[in-house]
Amino acid sequence: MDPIEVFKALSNESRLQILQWLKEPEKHFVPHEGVDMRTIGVCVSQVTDKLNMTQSTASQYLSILQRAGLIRTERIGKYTYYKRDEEKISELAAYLNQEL
Amino acid sequence: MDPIEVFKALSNESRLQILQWLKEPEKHFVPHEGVDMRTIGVCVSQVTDKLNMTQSTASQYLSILQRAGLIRTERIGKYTYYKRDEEKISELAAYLNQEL
DNA sequence: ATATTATATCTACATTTCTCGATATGTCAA
DNA sequence: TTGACATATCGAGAAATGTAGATATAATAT
Repeated sequence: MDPIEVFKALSNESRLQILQWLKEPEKHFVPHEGVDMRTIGVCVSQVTDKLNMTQSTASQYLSILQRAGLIRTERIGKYTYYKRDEEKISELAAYLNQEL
Repeated sequence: MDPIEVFKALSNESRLQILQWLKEPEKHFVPHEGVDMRTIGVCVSQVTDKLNMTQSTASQYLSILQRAGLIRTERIGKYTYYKRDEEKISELAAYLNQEL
């Protein structure tokens, strides 16, 4: 885990927002293709709709969160689903407690 | 606490470094005027010497950490001492565990 | 009062980040 | 195969950040 990369990813209101939305996805996103948001995740379009930004920006933000290790991706058909990587997020908390 | 401001402050190698040095100041800084680094802190010159950067940059970085609430300042004579604000840092850890 | 030292602030330039529109790529449906 | 849709990537301009030098301010020492 590169803490600098993680902190940079978290240094943006919208990206922090996305991560929080993904904590309880069914509370924040409209259902989609009958997939279980909790286990599969939400797709880029769902995030784009909720952010007030373009598809391009939403896709890039999700990439940044993924490269930082905070979310995981799974492609199903033409959709790409993203969900939180709770293990990595716990590692971050552990880093904060130990190193910081 | 403004988490975005905090994450921004932590998104820089040198500033993260400073915060870690301040965890065990006597291991990382040369003594100064006989002050107890643990209770009083370290002054801008000590940080400047250890960073490989200018006094201007060191002072600015310390300000950023302070505005983010991660360190506290105390002026004694012509020196300004900085030390960690452990309470605020714990708040950050709590934020991570609850909100993030 | 003046010189010296420590720190803060101002200005500036280079680099990075933000955000978009345009376009490419991947996948499915007809 | 073509068309439609979802996503990713590219290129660009505006804004923010990184970092330095110059200078201002504050405190001390002579």
